[in-house]
Amino acid sequence: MALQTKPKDTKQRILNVALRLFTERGYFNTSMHDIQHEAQVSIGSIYHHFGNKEAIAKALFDSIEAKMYTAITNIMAEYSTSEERCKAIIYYLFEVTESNPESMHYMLYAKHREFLPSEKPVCSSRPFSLMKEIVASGIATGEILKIDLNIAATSIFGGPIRLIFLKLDGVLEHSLSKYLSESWECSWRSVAA
Amino acid sequence: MALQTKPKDTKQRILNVALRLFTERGYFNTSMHDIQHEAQVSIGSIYHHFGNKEAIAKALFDSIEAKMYTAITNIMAEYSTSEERCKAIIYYLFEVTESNPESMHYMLYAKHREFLPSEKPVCSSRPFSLMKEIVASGIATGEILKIDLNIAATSIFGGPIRLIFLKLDGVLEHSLSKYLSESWECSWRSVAA
DNA sequence: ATCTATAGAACGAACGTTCGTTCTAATAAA
DNA sequence: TTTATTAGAACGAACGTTCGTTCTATAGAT
Repeated sequence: MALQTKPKDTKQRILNVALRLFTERGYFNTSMHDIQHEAQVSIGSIYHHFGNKEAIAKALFDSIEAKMYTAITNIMAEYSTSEERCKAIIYYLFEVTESNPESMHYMLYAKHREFLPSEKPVCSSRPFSLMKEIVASGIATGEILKIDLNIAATSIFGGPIRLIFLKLDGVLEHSLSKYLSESWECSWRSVAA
Repeated sequence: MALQTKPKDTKQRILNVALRLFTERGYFNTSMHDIQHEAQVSIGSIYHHFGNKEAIAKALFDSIEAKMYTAITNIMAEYSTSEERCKAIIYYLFEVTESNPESMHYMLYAKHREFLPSEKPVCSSRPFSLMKEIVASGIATGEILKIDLNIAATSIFGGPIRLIFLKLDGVLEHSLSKYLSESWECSWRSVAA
């Protein structure tokens, strides 16, 4: 062996390169030949592992969504109040944006439905549904004002998410961690009972 | 005459169809032949008026951006406090989302930079800069808490903008006007001094 | 009123290129 | 030997665009 890389490496290398190119240039501005060239694998190899271009995008989406879902599930296990849970989620989102901006860009910013026609809008994905549930239970327990659920959820997460967009657009001067506590105070003040 | 349509009609018909298709399917899923077919004009005619596909997208962007810019300028002339101005802007954004969702979708949701490489990110466009200015002056006068400008701006507009996204994704059950006052109260509460 | 000239709007077949995908052969692993 | 993986040339559909032409409306000349 020694000469041949393991299949897992190949597959992962393809995914890594695809994620980078999809977020840098967009799905439609990235060709299979671009991926082949940058990942240093053959066209045949890519099609052997993924079948078609859309499947690469789908695999990326599923993997990132699953990671987010797990993270939020863990947060729900660790904290009990809506306040703690929401704050921990925002911290997590900020942290991923800093450490792995491509993942966040792909999950939050990309317009999947243009290249993954069967995918639901992001706001209906599993991680986002969890976030909505957390807010709903906060309203039920009286932690959060008795207002419309969609308004409460967007009030809490809308600001931080826009900050993430600013960061991904390269408009923010500091790292997101510097903005965390002040942004969170605004978010919570907007809905706290 | 009477038999030949005016050039203005043709140009506008092309723009109308392009805006609809670009928002329905996305820029890259829309071919010039699609536009030609739906607008009932010839390929040659489209190229006579616009030169290339990108120029259609650019014309749409410039026109919608100009309309938003004018609207916000008018709001600034009509109101003097940041509170009134911000609320009026959100009302305007909600109203356009209801009456002309394609415009709002194209301005706020589309990823222009993938098909208009020379365009700045939306958050740096002229209407958004005006919104930031309004918030900045609110901080200066003491109307708004003395917090980071980016945090203040995203706290005020982040929630409503996410509500707009929900509406454009077809997730909201009611018209945006029903959410206006409650959403605004949350926004303002989050930053009011 | 009639004819001629000009501008530019509209037309659509055809072109060259790019892209996603397929196919066959070769290589490594079991 | 059999199976899994890699290789990259080749394919064909679809795309954005070009270009030679026709059509229409108007302006000037007669």
